[in-house]
Amino acid sequence: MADIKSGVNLLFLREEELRQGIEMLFFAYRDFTAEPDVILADYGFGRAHHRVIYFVGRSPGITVSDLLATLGITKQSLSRVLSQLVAEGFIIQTPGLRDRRQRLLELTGKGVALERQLTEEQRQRIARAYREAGAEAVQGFRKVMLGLIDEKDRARFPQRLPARGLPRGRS
Amino acid sequence: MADIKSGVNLLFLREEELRQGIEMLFFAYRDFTAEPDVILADYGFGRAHHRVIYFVGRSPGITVSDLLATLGITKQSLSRVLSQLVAEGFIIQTPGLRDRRQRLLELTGKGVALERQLTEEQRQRIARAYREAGAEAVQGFRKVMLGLIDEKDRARFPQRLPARGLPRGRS
DNA sequence: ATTTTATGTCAGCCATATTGACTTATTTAC
DNA sequence: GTAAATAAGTCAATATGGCTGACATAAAAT
Repeated sequence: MADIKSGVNLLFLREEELRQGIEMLFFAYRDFTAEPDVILADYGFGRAHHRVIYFVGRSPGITVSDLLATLGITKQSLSRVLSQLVAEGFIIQTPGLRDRRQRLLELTGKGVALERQLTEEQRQRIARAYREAGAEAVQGFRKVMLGLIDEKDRARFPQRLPARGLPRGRS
Repeated sequence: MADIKSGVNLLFLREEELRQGIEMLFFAYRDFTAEPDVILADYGFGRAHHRVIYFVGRSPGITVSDLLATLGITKQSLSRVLSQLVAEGFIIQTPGLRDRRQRLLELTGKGVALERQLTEEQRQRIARAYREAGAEAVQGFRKVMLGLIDEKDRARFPQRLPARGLPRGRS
């Protein structure tokens, strides 16, 4: 029992714990994003399309700039995906009222339906994990996850109710 | 106060909570993987190289099959990356003793050094998040993350000490 | 009137993944 | 001992989703 509390052993436990953390993130993200791929393939879409649909659905009326900031990609990368989604009637663009340079993005009915379909499995996966882990564990999960996220992005996760009406960002 | 406990409101809270879960996973993974990219670029490597180096470092002597299963990619995809890492002296292959068809993978000294450098920031990020959240939150985090991971991969995360010597998998 | 901003587009490049077909050693099974 | 299965590798073609750089247009801000 002496060595169990030894420094070396503590270091080993810590190293193992941290590595498991790294790997849990890898596998959770991998398994989590794998599910919608089948559905996306039916539409000739990829994960990039899902992300766009997701975040437009999340913040209806979001500007292109804000969407770019959220996704963390260049406008050229977004362009290909977004044009497709607009062309195929999943997203509509309407000029901003205050600033007519903006093209505010919204899901169409078709877009909402696809978003639902794509995200449903993921929602269920999270719901199941939350349910099985219990409320207290979920609080711990949130706490650690927020610590992992860059400080600049933490404002996206209000403790309780988010402000309604205006989506996040400058818009 | 009446509507706070109403069914609609509960559903909204639940929907919001689940969506935040989805998004936390997205941002955490994004921010988490962004850091090593700078270092990788110096070597002309990408994230795929990091993953290979990481898991070979994690399970020295791992077989190509096991590595493929862990990464969840095809051998053709692995091939390019792995050949590069072998050619540039970050990984060595040695024939398996029991089964000489196998090419067991190990990091060289150079490989270990790079793995350290690449993973160090990630380790620190996790360590900080764990430290700030506290032991109880970490337990909750683990619980939820394991629930998110496909059942088949959960065996990779033993509650306490992993078996020493032989790495996981059939090997 | 000039500059800045929001958005879009063209062109080319790179990394990483895929499928399919085929090869070479080696081990396992009959 | 021969046949079948397995571990690993390779060649070729393709798709996806990023990137940079350069340039265009309209609207807002100075």
